Amino acid sequence: MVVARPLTEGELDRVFHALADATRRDILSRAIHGEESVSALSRHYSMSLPAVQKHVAVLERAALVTKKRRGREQIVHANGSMIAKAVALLDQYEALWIERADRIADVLAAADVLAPADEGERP
Amino acid sequence: MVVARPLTEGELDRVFHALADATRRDILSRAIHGEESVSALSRHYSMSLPAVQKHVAVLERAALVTKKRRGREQIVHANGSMIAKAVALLDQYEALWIERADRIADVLAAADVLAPADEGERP
DNA sequence: CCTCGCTACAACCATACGGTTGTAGATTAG
DNA sequence: CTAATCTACAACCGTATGGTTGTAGCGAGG
Repeated sequence: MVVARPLTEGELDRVFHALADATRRDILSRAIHGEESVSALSRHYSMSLPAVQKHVAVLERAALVTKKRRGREQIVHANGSMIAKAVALLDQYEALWIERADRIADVLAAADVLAPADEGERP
Repeated sequence: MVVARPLTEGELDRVFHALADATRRDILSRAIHGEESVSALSRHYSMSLPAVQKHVAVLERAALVTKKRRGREQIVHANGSMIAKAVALLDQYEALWIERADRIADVLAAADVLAPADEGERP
């Protein structure tokens, strides 16, 4: 399995910033399920079309989404690989956390076993 | 295994916004690896201590991190469960994407089977 | 052609963000 | 007690964000 190039800091900034808004997450979700035009998307929300355009642009800058012309419409497509990369990063955080939790558990278990009188730190 | 309560929209906003900054991601990473005080953290970055305090506060509002007093220091701890929940959401997006990709692949495969004329792939 | 619908883009506004400095409250060290 | 350290919080500043309205460019249809 080919390991995807990890995201740069700037790309991560853009991806997480794009995800930090409920409207944009909803747009992403709709883009995943089916393909809608920008104006079709805008009809789902109680805000102006340009506002939705901007949200789509934010998702596009984060490469979570791409636009493709179809006639006079601009269809919004989701980009699964970018989502996968964000997942990969968060998985790393989680893995580190779990590893650390295990390490601490080990230390505590060892301390419990060794646990004689005092608390000596070995050089 | 108990399934954790999914995050509310507001919580997601805060989590992803917190992750949308390289400094905060670094602080989170350090909090996962070991436990450092706020001022200790601030020494890693070329910005003032109050700036780092604010970053920690953002992580804290997102519940990615908690602070616990130890003497006159405020130690920053990572909160693994919150990271896990963010992972869960992104996994959902990814799963939906993969499912949809499979569905499309099925449709295309069916079209291929129905297309009698030429280029037949034998099952 | 002309018109209509979808899109794009600029200008503007209020608010939030990320940083700074400065002041003040706790807590440990001496 | 005094001094030093860590923290908290307020005020301020420049810039970015998220929304609006208005204008203009394309593409399809009559």
